[in-house]
Amino acid sequence: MTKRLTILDIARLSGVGKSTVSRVLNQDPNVNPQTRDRVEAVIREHGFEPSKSARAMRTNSARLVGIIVSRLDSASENRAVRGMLEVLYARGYDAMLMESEFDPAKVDEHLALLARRGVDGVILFAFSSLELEHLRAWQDKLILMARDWPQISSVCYDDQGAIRQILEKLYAAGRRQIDFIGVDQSDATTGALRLQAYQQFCAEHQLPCRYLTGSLDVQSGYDLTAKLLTPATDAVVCATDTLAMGAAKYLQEQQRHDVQLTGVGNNPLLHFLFPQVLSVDPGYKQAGRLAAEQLLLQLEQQAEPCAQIAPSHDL
Amino acid sequence: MTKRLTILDIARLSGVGKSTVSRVLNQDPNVNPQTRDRVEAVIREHGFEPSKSARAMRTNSARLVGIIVSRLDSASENRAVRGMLEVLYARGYDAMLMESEFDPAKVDEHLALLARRGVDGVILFAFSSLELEHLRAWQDKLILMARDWPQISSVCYDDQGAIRQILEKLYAAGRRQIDFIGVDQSDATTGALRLQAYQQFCAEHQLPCRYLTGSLDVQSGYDLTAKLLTPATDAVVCATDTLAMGAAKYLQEQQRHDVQLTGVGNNPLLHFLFPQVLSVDPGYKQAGRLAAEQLLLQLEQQAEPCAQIAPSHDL
DNA sequence: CTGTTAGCGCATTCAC
DNA sequence: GTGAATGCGCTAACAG
Repeated sequence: MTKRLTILDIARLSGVGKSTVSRVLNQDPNVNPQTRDRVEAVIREHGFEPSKSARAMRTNSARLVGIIVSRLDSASENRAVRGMLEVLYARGYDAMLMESEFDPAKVDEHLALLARRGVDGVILFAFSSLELEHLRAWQDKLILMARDWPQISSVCYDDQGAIRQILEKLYAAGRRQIDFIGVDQSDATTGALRLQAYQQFCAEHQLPCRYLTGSLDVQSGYDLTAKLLTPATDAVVCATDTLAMGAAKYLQEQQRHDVQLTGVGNNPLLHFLFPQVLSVDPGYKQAGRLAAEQLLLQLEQQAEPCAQIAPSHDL
Repeated sequence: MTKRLTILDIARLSGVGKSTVSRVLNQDPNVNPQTRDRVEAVIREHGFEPSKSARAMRTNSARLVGIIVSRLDSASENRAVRGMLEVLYARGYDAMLMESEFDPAKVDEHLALLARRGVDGVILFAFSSLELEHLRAWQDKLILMARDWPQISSVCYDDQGAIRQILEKLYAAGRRQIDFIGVDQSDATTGALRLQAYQQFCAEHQLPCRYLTGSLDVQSGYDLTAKLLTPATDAVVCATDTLAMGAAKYLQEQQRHDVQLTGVGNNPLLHFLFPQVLSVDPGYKQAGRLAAEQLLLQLEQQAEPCAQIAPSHDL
């Protein structure tokens, strides 16, 4: 790797002007098939890769989008990210993946960095302590995951649908004392929405409504279940698979095989360890795809910003 | 966000030439403190962010390094990545995170993409089916994680040390029939090295040597344990925490509370679900830091390429 | 269909 | 200590 080749080198090597090489690179139809073949041959032969920096500078678009997840090892966000990458790559965009670790300050740092890199847009996974106010600057080039906010496009999972689907199954199976373990309502979607779906279902079906909320780690699932469970409980619905993992451990210790446990996420590990736990996928991957598509639409001015997308998942 | 400001705008706004602004940006000491202050004020006031693309093009260095992990949700690689980011960010580099999903073809795609982006270097987490031969092109700008290869710098975890440490504890606790669950030896480090450490310890201490290897998912841990376990077994050493998770499930089902199980990785989830399992951290995060440091050293020509680093972990 | 030209935003000479 | 000029590799007019 002595000195990277440039478009000019390729031009000389194939006996054409650099704009022709540029045209070949950009799939411009106005190129003689013969010359195109020749140029492409030279490009392959020398393994030439056009410089994105130069292109970015010229076109004022880096063909890059930032994705800020809360945690890289979150199973659910991971699925969404895979969906995003699928569509981004397909459309010729690259992604810069970053981790906020639920820290608003890190989000700001990352956004600044992404700005310097000249990203075309950003997809941000929301979390409760996130200050959404000063995201205004990004407005039409930002998609918020799992949280609605005025003026900003967002994609939410089908929180309510997932919970409802689970509850219907439990109800059909004859369960009548169904408790709920959730996360604090400061979390608008995973917290408030899923709890709300539970409460609503209970009201509709005249079921007793018993629940507790806390943080979203396994320990919390364990602790809350320990607090909430009664001898009469015949099902425990958890807002996430992580909580369900903790709850499962408690139920196992207590030998409460009579209690049907459920989660949200279709986490493979949960399924392996506790196969009896019922879990649904609220369409994480699909949500990721939608988010990326919406972002690209906005960037290409085909769509107004500020769509609030809440896909309903297919069973 | 109308039109991004440029260095020239800042120059005009603060009544200086653009080269002075550039000097301020690059901490050039040859700048009158007064002017510096003035320029910096204007920069802050307008939230100006210099364009990385332009800078990259001019300096022929994007201050960017690619990191290709096998899976984003791998707990161990995650820890290493955090270590890398720590040093990269501190030195003013950004990172582009990508996922190979154990697919050599994806690695090639990602490398091509990184080349176009003009990355300064790449850190690549190795896996068994990876074809290392054509990595030669990257040679001195590449660090390989968890695998040695001639001519290429690498950072390995302390595979043998971790296994040995575990075995010493078990031995000290009076365990004498210690079985081993590993991964195929096609995996040079997690596979071959860890098994080898086990075999060596057995030989040294005249212990029976019983082991099986397979893939590195939980199911494999479960299956292999089922095959390997005998009534006489009093400990099972697993090459990774993932395997240990599967093994733990089997032991639990069989009520084999007499068997001491161990893993490698210090995975928090494993510790929560099966607190009795003993696990050590082979220094993932530290390995990540070392990898990043070595890469930067090479990039800045301070060090020859091809260092083979194998840190020993501190208890 | 193709070559020539002119910048994109910045760092880096070289004058002053 | 500072400003003016040059070019990094590329795309997008504009001519031919």
